[in-house]
Amino acid sequence: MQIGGEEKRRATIYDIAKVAAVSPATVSRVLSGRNTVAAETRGRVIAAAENLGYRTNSLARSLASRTSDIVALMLPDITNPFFAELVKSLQAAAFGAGYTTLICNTEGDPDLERTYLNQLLSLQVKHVFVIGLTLDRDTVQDYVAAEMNFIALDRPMRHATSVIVQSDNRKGAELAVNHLIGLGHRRIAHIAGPANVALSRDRRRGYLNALAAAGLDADDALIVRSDFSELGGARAFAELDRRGGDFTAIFAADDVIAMGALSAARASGRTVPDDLSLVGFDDVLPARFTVPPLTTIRQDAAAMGDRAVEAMSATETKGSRRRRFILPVSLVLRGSTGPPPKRSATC
Amino acid sequence: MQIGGEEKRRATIYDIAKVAAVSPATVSRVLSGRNTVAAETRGRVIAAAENLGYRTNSLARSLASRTSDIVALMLPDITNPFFAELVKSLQAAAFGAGYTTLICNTEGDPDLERTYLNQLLSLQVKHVFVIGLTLDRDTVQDYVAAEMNFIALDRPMRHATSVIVQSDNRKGAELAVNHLIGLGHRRIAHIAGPANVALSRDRRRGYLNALAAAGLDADDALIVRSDFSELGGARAFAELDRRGGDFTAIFAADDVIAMGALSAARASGRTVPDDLSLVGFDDVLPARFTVPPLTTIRQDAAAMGDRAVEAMSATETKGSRRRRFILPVSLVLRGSTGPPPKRSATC
DNA sequence: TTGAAAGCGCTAACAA
DNA sequence: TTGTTAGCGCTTTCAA
Repeated sequence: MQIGGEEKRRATIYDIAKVAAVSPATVSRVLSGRNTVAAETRGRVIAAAENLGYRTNSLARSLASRTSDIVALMLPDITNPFFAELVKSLQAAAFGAGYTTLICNTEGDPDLERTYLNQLLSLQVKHVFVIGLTLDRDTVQDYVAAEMNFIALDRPMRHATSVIVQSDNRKGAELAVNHLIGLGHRRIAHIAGPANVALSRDRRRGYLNALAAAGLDADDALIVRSDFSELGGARAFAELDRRGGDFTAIFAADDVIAMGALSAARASGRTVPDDLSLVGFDDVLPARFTVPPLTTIRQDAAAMGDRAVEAMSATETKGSRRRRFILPVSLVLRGSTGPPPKRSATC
Repeated sequence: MQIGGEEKRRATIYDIAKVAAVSPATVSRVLSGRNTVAAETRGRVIAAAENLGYRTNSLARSLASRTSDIVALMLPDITNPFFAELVKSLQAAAFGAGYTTLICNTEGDPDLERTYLNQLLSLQVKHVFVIGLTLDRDTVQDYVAAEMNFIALDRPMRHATSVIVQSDNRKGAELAVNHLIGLGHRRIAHIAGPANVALSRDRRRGYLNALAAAGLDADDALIVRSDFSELGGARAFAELDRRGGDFTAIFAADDVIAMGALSAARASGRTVPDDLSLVGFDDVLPARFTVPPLTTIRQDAAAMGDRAVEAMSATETKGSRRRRFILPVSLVLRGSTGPPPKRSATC
């Protein structure tokens, strides 16, 4: 196979046109898959293209057609395993739909977000998948006005209307806490996610709902905040411990937090699940390999990617569509949960 | 701030030229930062550009100039935490040098690699950072002939000459194993990485070197292979166990493998580090939060990204340069290693 | 079904 | 220091 190196210059549609004895316009028609070309002509063009080792210049195509087959995914933290899985699934789905996905890691920094968005705009990128933009409403609206199409994943965009694909976070939290309550736990702590992320609120709400439904009182002393990191989880556990430690179970806002809490719990001398039960959220791969493996709420990253790409294609074809896709979640039972220790069990 | 939405059409350099009463060429000169323009003219152009809410069309620029400020990073598995950290550091370094980084997750699939490479070629992307391509030599050479510049990260490209930036893997393995030997271990197992990845060989070599230097015999029964995943690590431990389990320590080819092995070891009833010591490689963030925290060899992902971008810039300015950058590694002591259990210590 | 011709928005000689 | 003139490689009317 030759890729176009030997010759100084890469073959263009003009070269093909010459060889196939047709006009460049016809070559363009064949190559971009329009069906308005005679089968015989099309055959000649395709043969010529192959002989010449032709390869489309996407730049020129996008410039002339004002379209782009690049889409982007902006996310705050590529090292979060759930996002990494989401990247994978989205990239695969987009690829299947003929798009190449540009990944932009923003660190939750609005300046970086703006810079990336500007870059994307100048690349004529139309569709941007977003996991929790921190940019203010007005700025986002400017990009929308410039005809960018945003598709929110996992978390809605603050103050902006866009398609959103997310899991049923409240329900997931309820499943988690109901599971703990079912095991006999009465003092259940919650390590919540950052206040500025909507899903933190949803999961916290689910936690409170489940407690209320079981007739248990919520206790603010049993709720602490953390960012979505192991370190955050470890610190949050320490804080909980400092406040008295009167709890037999923890529902953490995500698996990474849970892993950090698990580590800190162990360091403080507790055994999981004998002294303390722990439930996470996401079901990321590493959560299967903690000691003990983590009981958690499964989010379907693959479905999220698929749904998001479908939503994008839908806006392509027929303008606006369904704005909200809520994906189901499920409880995954593993080793980090069990009945509360006898001595502190309350009935 | 207006981004160009209000007007139907985005402002071009022609619009600016009209407003600033200069030629489009001069506008181009100003906007692309060439210094051959009078200060007064430049001022007028910049003012006009700002008024019009101008934004560069990178597509047109790349098409005309045959350059691109997009670079790509191809890697086999974005969910590997070490790669995720590398993505972060490379992206930051490239961004600092004025480039936007396209991340391509290949799953180690040669077809996907080829597809991505073709896409990149048609985007006029010149520099591609690569973590372990699986494509065959001839195909890679085709891309090189098409003037792609490859920069290998972490692992050399098979059969291809390119700049390579990697850690001192052999040395790292020696540090790890020497540490275990220093603690008194004599039967040290090794979970090696995949055979087709060069750094697996380097780390294995370091393991063997360290044993030999200490006058210890290597034992093939104590070496098993795994891919770089938790599941692989868990299976490898099971295999080691099945073979008799006559070892007091394990040196794993990376942290993810170590985490899997840790999980399996625990499931088999062993306590780390009392019954078994464990050393990983990479020093990824989650390795700090295992129970116990993982003793490991630290690779400097940030330095790797920086060096890689420097190497890229060097080829930009003055053709070929240093071909090999070897980064130092260091031993990070944490809780997963200790002296061998009394009953099986051999002296 | 096909071709001619005019761009898409920018850069890059070459002159002036 | 600045302007003129061709393109870069493709798409897209409009005619034929």
